[in-house]
Amino acid sequence: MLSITEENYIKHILSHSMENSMNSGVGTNELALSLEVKPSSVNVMLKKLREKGLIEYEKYGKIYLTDSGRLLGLEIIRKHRLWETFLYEKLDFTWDEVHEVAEQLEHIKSIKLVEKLDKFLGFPSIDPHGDPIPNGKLEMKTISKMVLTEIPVGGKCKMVAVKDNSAVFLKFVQEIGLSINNEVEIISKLEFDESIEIEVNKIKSRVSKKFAQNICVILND
Amino acid sequence: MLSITEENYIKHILSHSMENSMNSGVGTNELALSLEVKPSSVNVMLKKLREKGLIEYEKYGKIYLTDSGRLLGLEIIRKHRLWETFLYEKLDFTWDEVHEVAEQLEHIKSIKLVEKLDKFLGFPSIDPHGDPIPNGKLEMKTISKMVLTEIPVGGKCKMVAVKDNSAVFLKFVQEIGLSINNEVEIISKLEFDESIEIEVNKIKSRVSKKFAQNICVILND
DNA sequence: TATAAAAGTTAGATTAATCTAACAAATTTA
DNA sequence: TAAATTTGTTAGATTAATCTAACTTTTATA
Repeated sequence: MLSITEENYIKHILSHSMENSMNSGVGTNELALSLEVKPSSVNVMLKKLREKGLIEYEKYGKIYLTDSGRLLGLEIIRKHRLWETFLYEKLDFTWDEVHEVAEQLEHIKSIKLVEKLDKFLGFPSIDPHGDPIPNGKLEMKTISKMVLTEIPVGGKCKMVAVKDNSAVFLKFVQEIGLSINNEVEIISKLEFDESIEIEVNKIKSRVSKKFAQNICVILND
Repeated sequence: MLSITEENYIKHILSHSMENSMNSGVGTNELALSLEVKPSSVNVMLKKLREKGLIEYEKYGKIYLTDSGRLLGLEIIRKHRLWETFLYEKLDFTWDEVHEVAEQLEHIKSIKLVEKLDKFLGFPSIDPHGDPIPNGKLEMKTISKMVLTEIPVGGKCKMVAVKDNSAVFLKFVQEIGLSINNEVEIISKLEFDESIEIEVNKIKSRVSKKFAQNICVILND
């Protein structure tokens, strides 16, 4: 059984490996920075995690998760994202509030709890930030989360999350008929102000660059 | 901000004070026993909690919570019982599974979370064990939880929980029309085998002593 | 390629929470 | 009330996770 601290180290090592697509390993300083501890503390912990068979590295070399380390990390990410979904969908937390609480909830130890929570939420595959949720077998879609500005003209995508929770923003989202899981097509882009014309439910609207940057989408398959 | 360990000490001190109705304080050994640590460890922690103004005691004397200590304890009990209710009602955990998980969930730090969870559950006042849940102002009904065998003939009560989760037990509970929040009246008791005749929704049934001991009720006001 | 900068490591100290072992005070009981 | 038992305390050690400070290795650059 891992301590909360150990789980956080594993989670951060996994996060780094998921960011660098050609997994080149993570370094001590880099880890220390994201964990907000000193490199010397990381060093001590790395020895323990290697001892437990969760990571691999050579002295002065990059750090990699072993298979069992990666599975443990995925389990933590699964819990984190399921709890975020719960907070957002069931308890009406806003997009920006869920992370902090999920950071705590992800460490609750109960296999039954995770499975029952997953079922209660209807086996969601994307969290409120638009990130994929590993399923019960720890398989995870490799969707690329994007914002609306990144979709080319003619592209079709699905809205998965918002990045802003201000009333004025959400009111306009509603006004143009946008909501989670809606199909969005990019009709045209205006070079002058980088505004974008989109179509949602057969209705065309023009939105600003700033607005579009706050809409998270995934490209249609 | 209290550590999880400190919270557990406060919770146990409060539990002891709620058991002894004329609050006579709790002792070091007694606390050590319920916390499953050695008395010397308790001693060290007591000094810290006194320093923080959460408890009062004299050397070799009994331990009492201060007002702020009691409020913190009630907040923890509130969280514990709300989470138990969530697990039981929303995630279909059984009566006997909820406690262990709630022991972890009760330490999640987020005021917003507790209030939103409370609302989501419909502001429940009794948990799945039949114990009262402190409300948002940390006021708690002093209901006396009983089992069905403790109600005298002619008495009316309300079912609040079950103590057994076996399929055979629950099937019979259902068969005689019993469910949470049902009114139950004690019609008669048979001295011979201590069986009890009850009436639920105008329907009379006879139940065994063993059965009745597994039905938690509260007396009607 | 020599040197400076960055990255990684080690040793030793600190803090929170625990333990064991020895001791002291309070309470029970003979 | 004196002895035995229970209860509570203290001192010193241990473990996990952190820190600072000094040091070494690797990498970048002049």
